[in-house]
Parts: sequence; C-alpha cells; structure tokens
Amino acid sequence: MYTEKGERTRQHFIEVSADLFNKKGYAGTAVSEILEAAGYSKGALYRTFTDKDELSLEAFKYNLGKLQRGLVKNIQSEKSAINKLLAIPNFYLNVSLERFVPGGCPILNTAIEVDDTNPKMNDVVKKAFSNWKNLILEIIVEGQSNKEFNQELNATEMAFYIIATIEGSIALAKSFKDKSVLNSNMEQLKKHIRTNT
Amino acid sequence: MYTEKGERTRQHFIEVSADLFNKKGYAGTAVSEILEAAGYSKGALYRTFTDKDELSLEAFKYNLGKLQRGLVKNIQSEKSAINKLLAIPNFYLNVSLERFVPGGCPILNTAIEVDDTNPKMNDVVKKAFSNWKNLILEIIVEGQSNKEFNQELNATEMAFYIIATIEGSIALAKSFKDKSVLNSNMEQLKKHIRTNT
DNA sequence: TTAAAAAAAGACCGTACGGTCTTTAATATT
DNA sequence: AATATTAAAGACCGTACGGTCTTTTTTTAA
Repeated sequence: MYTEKGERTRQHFIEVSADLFNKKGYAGTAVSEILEAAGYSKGALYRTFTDKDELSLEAFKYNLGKLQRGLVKNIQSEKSAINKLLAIPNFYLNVSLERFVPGGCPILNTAIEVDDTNPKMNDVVKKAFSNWKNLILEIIVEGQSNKEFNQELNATEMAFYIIATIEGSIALAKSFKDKSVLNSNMEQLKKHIRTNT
Repeated sequence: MYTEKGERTRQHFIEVSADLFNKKGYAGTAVSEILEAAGYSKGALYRTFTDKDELSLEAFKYNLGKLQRGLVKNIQSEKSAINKLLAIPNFYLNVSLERFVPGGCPILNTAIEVDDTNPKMNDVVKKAFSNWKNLILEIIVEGQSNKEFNQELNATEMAFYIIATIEGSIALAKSFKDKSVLNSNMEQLKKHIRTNT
C-alpha cells in the first residue's frame, strides 16, 4: 500500500488537521485550509484518507491520545488515591492547556458539535468520556478498598461530576480567555473532592 | 419599513432558526434548511435580515432570553439567599431542558463554536456568561449582608464554579443522552453550595 | 375600486465546497 | 541504469452554499 514516507505524510495531515478541527470545528474547517496548513495538495490527502470524515476521526483520536497521556502521566506520579484523584484537577491547574490541546478540550468541543447530528462521532465521544470516567472510577474504588475513602461514596457520580466541572471550566476560561477562571474552579473542585471522599 | 405581518414572519424565522442553530451549530445549519423549516423562501428571509449572521445573533438572543426568563422565574419564587442559589441547579434538575432550549445550553454551544473564530459573537457569549455571573453574584452578596452566608466566600469564584459545573453537566448528559448524569451532578452541586456558603 | 406599499417568491449569480482522476515526480527494487 | 511502484500535484467536476434582484402576490390606504 504505502511506505514510511506515505505514513509520515499521513501523520502530518492528522497532526495539522487536529489543531484546526479543535479550534474551528469539523464543519468549520475546509479541506483547502488543511491542505494549505499541511503544505500538500489534494493528491497527497486523498491518497491515504478516503474522505474528510476519516481524517476527522483520526484527528480526534490524535488529540484524545495526547490529552490522555498527559493526564495519565500526572496521575501515575502519585501514590495515594486522594493524590491521584487531585492530580486530575491539578493537571488542568498546572499544565498549559494550550500546550496539550490548543482550542480547548477536544472531547467537549466534539461533543457539542456532533451530539445532535452525527451519531457515529457521538459514539466515539461517549467512549472517550466513558474511558475517562473509568479512569476516575478505578482510583476511587482503589481508595475505598484502601479505607482511604468513604465507603458510601458513589464513585460513578463523583467521576461524572469531576469531568463535568472540568469541561465547563475549560469552556468558560476559553470564552473569557482568562485562565484564572479555570484555576479557581480547579481549586474549588479539589476542595469538593477532599470533603466528599 | 414593515408592518405586523412582516414582524411576525421575522419572528418566525428567529424562532425556527434558533432551534436549528442550537442543535446543528451556525456553520452547520444551511440557510436552505431554515427556509424549509420556516416554510418561506429567500425573498421573505432576506427582506428583513441583512445576512445569516444577523439571523444567528437574533436566534442566539432568543434562546438566551427564553433560558434567562425560566431561570429568573425559578429564583424569584424563593425568599432566602440560600434557596435562591439552590434554585439555579434546581432549575436544571426539575425542568425539562428540552422544553426550554432543545439542543442543550445555547451559551455553551455558541461559546464552543465561536471562541476561536468569531470575536464578535464571542463577545456576545461573554456578556451572556457575565450576566449570569452577576445574577449569582447579587444573590451571594445579598446572603452575605443577611449574615446568611460566610463573609469569606469569594462570590465571583463561586458564581463561575456554579456556571461551569452546570454547563459541563448539560454537555455530558446530552452526549450520553441520559438525564440522570445531569440530575446527580446538580445534587452534588447543591451539596457543594450548601457546604461552602 | 384603484393606487400604493409591503410581503413573498424564486430564478439567478459567483464562489467555495468535498471529492475524483489523470498526469507528473520521486523513490524503491532489480 | 532500467523498471516498477509509491507519492504528490493539480486540473477538473458536480453540487450546495450565501446572497441578489426582478417579478408576482398580497395587503393596506385613498
């Protein structure tokens, strides 16, 4: 099919379009823009991608992977369950969001765009949210068997609450272009986590 | 310029497009779709709207107004500051979101679409968020002069936290098409409000 | 009832879109 | 070095987009 060179070009398209898609949306990003940003012509793009949808999906996966690796790395550097849990808001507190995914959280961005129009893409988004929820779930369950956490705590509910608050905070901070909103919300979320685990 | 009939048609376009825009996005909604849904032709639309952007703005304002009126009504039926504050998550807990704004929260939906591409529309979104923040702010300040609330509480930070958590929760619930996520998050938010005011 | 004004229709226009296909250039393979 | 294969270019295509403009219909005023 194709060799290393072709693979590199394909990857380049994914990385370049991932940035554009996350900033401007899938419908809002024209193929011509991607070509220009990537420095290639149509022949190069459509040789390895069947259509814009395939590229959209790969770009989403790329953004998601980058985010997940950053988050997991932050969690794994902690030992206690409570510190692992707090590592999640801390990730958004410390690390520049722009470095990881310029344009905001790709899961939320994609969710908003596709939830009423694109069932296939929405399934991918749901899976991304679910994986994140499970990541948090495992930490909480670990903390409960440790006797570190309250046994009565509903782990799933807490997981979704953490995710929702983070997502909303990123969106708000992006709209105001003011990171301090994100910071103070993450501090409050940490307080909520501490007093409810 | 134009009479009651023209005004009614104009309003009809706003209401019909408000629904479509909030579900499919501004870029994702074609003028032809709006015409079909409204049951009019181009002549009717472009007689009173200069372009799609003007309609987008009016549609956003329409959705926003509907939401605000519902929320304010819910708040005003309470007397104490704490109950007024809790009336906000309660609004999303009790009332069917679909009845007010099908397609999710128009502020968040618009924020996500425009934050990196449309400065003018983002300003409108920022104003909407700010107004909401101020609404919450006034309740908290009232509660603080009442001695109902803790004097040390940072009202602005609490306001943004409430907004962010609500927005994230709506988005999550929409993606999963499961209202229970929204419900349990609103309950947790109420707990957070109670223990931090 | 007729003249004026307002409302709506829809043919039309230029453009930009996603996608195809043939041609050319670069790179492996022998 | 010759040949086969892969990569990339870009002309081309049909379509759908937002928007304009003239014409027709409906409503209002005299």
